[in-house]
Amino acid sequence: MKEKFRKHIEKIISLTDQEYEYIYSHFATRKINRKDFLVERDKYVENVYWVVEGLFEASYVDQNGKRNIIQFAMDDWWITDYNAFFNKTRASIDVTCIATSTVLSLSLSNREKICFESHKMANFFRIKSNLSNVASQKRILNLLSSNAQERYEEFISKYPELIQKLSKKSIASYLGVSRETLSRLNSSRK
Amino acid sequence: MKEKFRKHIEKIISLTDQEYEYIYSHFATRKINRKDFLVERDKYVENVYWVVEGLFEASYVDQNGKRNIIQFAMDDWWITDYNAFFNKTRASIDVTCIATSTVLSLSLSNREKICFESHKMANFFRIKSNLSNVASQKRILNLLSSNAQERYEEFISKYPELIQKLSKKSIASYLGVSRETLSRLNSSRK
DNA sequence: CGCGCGATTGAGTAATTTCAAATCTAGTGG
DNA sequence: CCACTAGATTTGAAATTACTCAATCGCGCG
Repeated sequence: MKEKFRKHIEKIISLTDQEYEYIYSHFATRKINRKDFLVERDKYVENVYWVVEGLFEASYVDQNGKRNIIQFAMDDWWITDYNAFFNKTRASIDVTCIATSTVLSLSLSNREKICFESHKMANFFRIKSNLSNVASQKRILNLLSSNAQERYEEFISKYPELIQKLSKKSIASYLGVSRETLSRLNSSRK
Repeated sequence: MKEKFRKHIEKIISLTDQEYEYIYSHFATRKINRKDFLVERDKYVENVYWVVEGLFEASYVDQNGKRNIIQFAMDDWWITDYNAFFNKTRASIDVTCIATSTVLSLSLSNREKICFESHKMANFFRIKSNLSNVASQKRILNLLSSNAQERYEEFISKYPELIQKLSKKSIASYLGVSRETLSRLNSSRK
């Protein structure tokens, strides 16, 4: 796990053993069970999490009471309610565990500490944030320009491993279609 | 303009006069006319821009040849093709000037320079990037959970000043509906 | 075995798109 | 200054897409 995380960071910046040891010491390991919350609506968000292994979904309940899935997080992804985390406010979303998972957690103060002490890590997070923006932009574009069928097909080709692990209901919500519609897409595909 | 930009930055961090002078010296002023490109598809993206005054739209032409508007940028907003800018690749989007505009431009090397030299500015950009992520997430949620009518109403209440300045066509594209549908929403609203 | 939940299917309905035509509008050249 | 044109907007009608509600199916678990 320690090595896996190092690889993750070193995809973007490189660190000496000593630097890495120091950085790693600011993270805590946590095991999460299915149906538990990593982030829970209306509660404060102490940490940002890196998923060692497992699966989560971030969802938001809208004004009509409908739960919409904003994002999934699997091995090697970061997740939290960033808005609440950075602003020290209460979460507006839930992050729910879908399959038994292990995460590394980083508190806001530790995050600021290592960013302040290490230009490299500040850079790492900056680049990650930029990548995340680019990914969001792509998702927006996808929602704007593709219909249910196309969105589903793109999802399948982009995240083949998730198809197995997620319920159809979750996938439908992530894609912004009803369960029934998704089901019909499934059968007309082949 | 110089003062306006300072205010923009100081909404997030505070700077001494000296610090600000130094930072400001890394920006260049540019005037843009209607229909000109700030960023053009397939070209390299040298700068990120802060809009002093004016109006732009960022758009992407999808596989079906349909132009989708990803984002608008008005006074006090930043805009560029971030993906291309950070990765020094060619733009995949166009950023088009809608109304005579003035922008401040910052090159990637200058951006890196001031981030490296000033923790405060690195912080500023980091926070901006986070805010941008949060905004994208909200837009995704809005696209997932609201219908055309609701999206349009939210747009009106969020950006009342843009309603005047933009074509209906652009607004429709931004909201992910056809021009005709938007037109009909308009009349049923009263 | 039977319950409960997720997934599928059917039928009818609502929302949105598409295509076509009619208006309206701003900018251009004479 | 006016006529003209290209583009933008609106409107109508039909077609398509996706949703809702209801019923059924399939399957794992107690």
